[in-house]
Amino acid sequence: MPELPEVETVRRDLVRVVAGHRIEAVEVTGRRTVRRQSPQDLKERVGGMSVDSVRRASKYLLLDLSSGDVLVVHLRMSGQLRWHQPDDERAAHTHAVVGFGHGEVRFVDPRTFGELFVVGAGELPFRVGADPLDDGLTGAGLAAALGHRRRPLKVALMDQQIVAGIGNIYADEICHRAGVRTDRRTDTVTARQWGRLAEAAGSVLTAAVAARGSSLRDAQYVDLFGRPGAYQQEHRVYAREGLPCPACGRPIRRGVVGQRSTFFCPRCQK
DNA sequence: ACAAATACCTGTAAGC
DNA sequence: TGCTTACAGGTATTTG
Repeated sequence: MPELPEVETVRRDLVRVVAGHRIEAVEVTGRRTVRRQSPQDLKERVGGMSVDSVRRASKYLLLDLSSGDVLVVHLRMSGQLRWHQPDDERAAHTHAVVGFGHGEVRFVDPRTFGELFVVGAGELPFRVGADPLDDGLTGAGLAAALGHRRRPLKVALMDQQIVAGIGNIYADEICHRAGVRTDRRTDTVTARQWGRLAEAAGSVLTAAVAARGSSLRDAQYVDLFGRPGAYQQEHRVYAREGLPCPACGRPIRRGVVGQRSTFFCPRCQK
């Protein structure tokens, strides 16, 4: 579910609420939520530590602890982090709770794809590519990293090892803004198109962060306080099959690219 | 080395 | 009103 704008929104909320605060208690009830180590090990390494800072790497949230360890959270498809008081009723599928003196962060995840784990600083078990917000993308950079392969463009844009943070919604929005077909093989994308893609990635994701992310009708994504985002109102193609393209008025079509639902304008994207 | 398919889960909406 | 099927924001692993 959550892509860069949604994860970044939650990160900013966490900075406001928990940065500088001490973790008083950790509870793990989900059977799959902590799966890279024992829940006991995670609790021992997290309990009693302060949260020095909260960073984002691609779609991972990284809570830097005073011990030097990092508490890593990935929401995957259906995970949420929610701020509550201990006596608030717990939502179904609440799998972990990190308690502070002034409230608690709950990890809620119906599909249980999401996870929590703790690693030492510098031991992050994943590699992430350039961040469109932090690093800025260039057409030349995208062409060099992606242009020699034969994958569909959309699949390449969602490769977290190359470009960090783009998922199914924003890949479609970025391709539409750039005027490029989602199923174009990357070795056929022109330099001009790579330039437009780099620019579109920056502008779409920046605007989506400003709008605090996209919430679809099932409201799976909400921020730390349960509030939906607003960027879905600015979607030009995603989940808009049959509705007019904002640029040309032709109906938006739906297809499948890389086994994922894909929305596009048959006229604007070449 | 690369690309495509599959697996991991539960909830919801659509279709009959 | 059920019942069945398709589909959902992601990524690691397996297969070809």
